[in-house]
Amino acid sequence: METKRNTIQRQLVYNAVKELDIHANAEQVYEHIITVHPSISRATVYRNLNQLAESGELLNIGSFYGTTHYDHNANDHYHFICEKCKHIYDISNCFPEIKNLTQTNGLIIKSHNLSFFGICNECK
Amino acid sequence: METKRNTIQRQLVYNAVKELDIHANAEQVYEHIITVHPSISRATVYRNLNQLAESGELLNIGSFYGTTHYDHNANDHYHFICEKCKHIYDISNCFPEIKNLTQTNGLIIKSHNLSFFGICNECK
DNA sequence: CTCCTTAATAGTAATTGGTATCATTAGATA
DNA sequence: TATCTAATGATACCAATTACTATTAAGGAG
Repeated sequence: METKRNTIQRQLVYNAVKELDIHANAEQVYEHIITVHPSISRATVYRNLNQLAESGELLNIGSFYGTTHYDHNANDHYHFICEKCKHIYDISNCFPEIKNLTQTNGLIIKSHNLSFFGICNECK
Repeated sequence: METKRNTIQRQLVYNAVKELDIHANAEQVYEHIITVHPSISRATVYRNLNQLAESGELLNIGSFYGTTHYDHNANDHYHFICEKCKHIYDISNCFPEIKNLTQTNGLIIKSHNLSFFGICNECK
């Protein structure tokens, strides 16, 4: 009784996010993969990004300026988005009081998303 | 030397977000306004939501499940999004170490966005 | 190893949230 | 009240994402 098939396309999507290491969006993943596997479809990229995020293998770090970005790094860290150049930086600061909040007022917290906005060093 | 005009449309958009009090998105704001001012255009709603968020009168609380949501409450608080019913709840917990972080590694932090995801009381 | 079932893919059409354009309207100042 | 021009309404447009469907290929059974 199988349910999930381990297709090469799914592996390619996962590896692309990992190798690019730029909090890639679907289009960037697609462009990266077609250099080695030209027949892949954009729909397949979107589908697998959704599934990999759903299963926890990748992390959906949010939708900024129109597109959704993904991260392969499961370690605790947050993000800073420069409002000028739109570059996404990692922020290693750890906030244990957020991480340890697993429920409040009857709401079961399964994950959270913390993003900072401002101006980066290069742009100021 | 004038710059910003206080149009009734801008007031309607602001008041709609406030009166709806559901972290409304553009379409919800539009649907609310046309009941009282049927001639308003969606473009005007989008334009004013952007401007009101830019000026700080409203708060862009992020893009979830495809659309951007707005909040009229400027007080410190965060949000919880139920992954099942997609309802957005207020979380009143305050995290001063986040709020007080104004720069790190040369990045100038101007704002931040913290959202929690999980299952709400009604859905579990 | 081969066959068979069906999940997943490729290709593409369709949808949708949001923006750009432009002629027209209506705030604000004099 | 007249004038200036920012803002609107209507609509065309665009980019990100999803839906659809015939075809392909994981992977378990024999």
